[in-house]
Amino acid sequence: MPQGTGRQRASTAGTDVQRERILQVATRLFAAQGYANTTLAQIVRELGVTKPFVYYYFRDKQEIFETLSWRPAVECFTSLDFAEHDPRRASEKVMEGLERLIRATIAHHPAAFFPYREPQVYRPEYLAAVRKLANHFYDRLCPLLEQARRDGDLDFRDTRITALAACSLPGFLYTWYRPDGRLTPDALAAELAQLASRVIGLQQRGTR
Amino acid sequence: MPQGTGRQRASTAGTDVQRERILQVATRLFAAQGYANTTLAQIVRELGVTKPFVYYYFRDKQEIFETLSWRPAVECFTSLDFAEHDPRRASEKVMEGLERLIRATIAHHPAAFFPYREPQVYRPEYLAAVRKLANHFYDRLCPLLEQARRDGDLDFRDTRITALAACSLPGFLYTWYRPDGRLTPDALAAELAQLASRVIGLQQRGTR
DNA sequence: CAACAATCCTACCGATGGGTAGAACATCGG
DNA sequence: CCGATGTTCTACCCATCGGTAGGATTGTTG
Repeated sequence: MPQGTGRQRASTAGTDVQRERILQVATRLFAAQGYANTTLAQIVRELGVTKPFVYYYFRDKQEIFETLSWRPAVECFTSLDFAEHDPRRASEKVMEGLERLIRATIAHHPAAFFPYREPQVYRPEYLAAVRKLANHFYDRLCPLLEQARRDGDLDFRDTRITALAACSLPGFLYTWYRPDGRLTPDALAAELAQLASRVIGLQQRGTR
Repeated sequence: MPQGTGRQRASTAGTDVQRERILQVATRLFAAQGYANTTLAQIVRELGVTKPFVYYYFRDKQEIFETLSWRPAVECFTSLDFAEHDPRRASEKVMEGLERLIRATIAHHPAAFFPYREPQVYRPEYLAAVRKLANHFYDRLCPLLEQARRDGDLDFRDTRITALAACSLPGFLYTWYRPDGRLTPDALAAELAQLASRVIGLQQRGTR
């Protein structure tokens, strides 16, 4: 499991703080300039330290990028993990999952979609792990969608295309979301969730 | 207007062919590996030529990337250009525009969304030109959406979010579209167009 | 205070890769 | 056949940048 959970160094309290500082600065620079255009010199300059400082906490530049990409990926792709015997309707689970995905994407902006923008940067093993996470997500979403359709709560034609289309709304966020934008994160998430519900053909029952 | 229309060299018939060859190979490599990870050495090796060959037709690596990005961007962002006095309903225009956008995105895959993936690569002037194109598109889409809503053909809340959400479907394509996928380009475009129509709240009138 | 480990620095290296100088070759009009 | 223009090559340069060796500094423990 590529970085993030497993400490590779016996960690005192302070080292984690330093790692986080590095990750935060690096995230901002990578987001603004891309991986290749961001030099270690820039990162250490912003931090007010030197290269060996960074290389004390990370093996290489790639490890920094993989580390800061991992948490958002996990957060996003576990949005459909529910308790073993959750009694709710499939459609409710789908909608909660999508809303969680949307919120996680916004919360982790701009790091949430690094793997989509610059997949070439990662090691193959890392990419494989991300893909496994993504599959974990889609392999839950598709059956839930179909169950909800059988329940008469959703209406759509092609399951896989519908699933991908619904996830496109958060997925495309990185091109236009601005934290200082017109809507608050909460309001934006609510709007997008409502639009996602239309993509999957949520049927209004009772009140409207 | 950044490259593509204006010849900067008196062009015989052959030079354009060579330029196209270079652009085609470069597009494939850039798509697979990203801009920075693709070296000139790779490009010329695949072409069976040498570096000065490429530099005879392009000023530098950046110009190659900008040139091959330009045509898809124009194609996509002019999807809402209609004849001066098109008599159709706004909702019809919106739907045709979205379908054109979807088809253009698929047709120009994978080059269509380079500007979204690696905006840092381009010169500021070029990026400004792309943004102008994008605004040209959104500045047509939003009024059309609102007109169609007044006509009672569409139903949505926030115009701008709805517009962005609808465009997310083609916009996110680059992460999952495969030319050898399950659906034909035509079938895929039809599915996506139908899902986009739900996002903007297209009202079914008459038959269903 | 000695001894050791953890932390962070100065100073440097080496490879990669974009880009070029200048020559060779081809083509074609006259 | 000659010069001029267009096209492509061989051979090379050199800036950038990721990464490192080894030492200084700080803290910590017995």
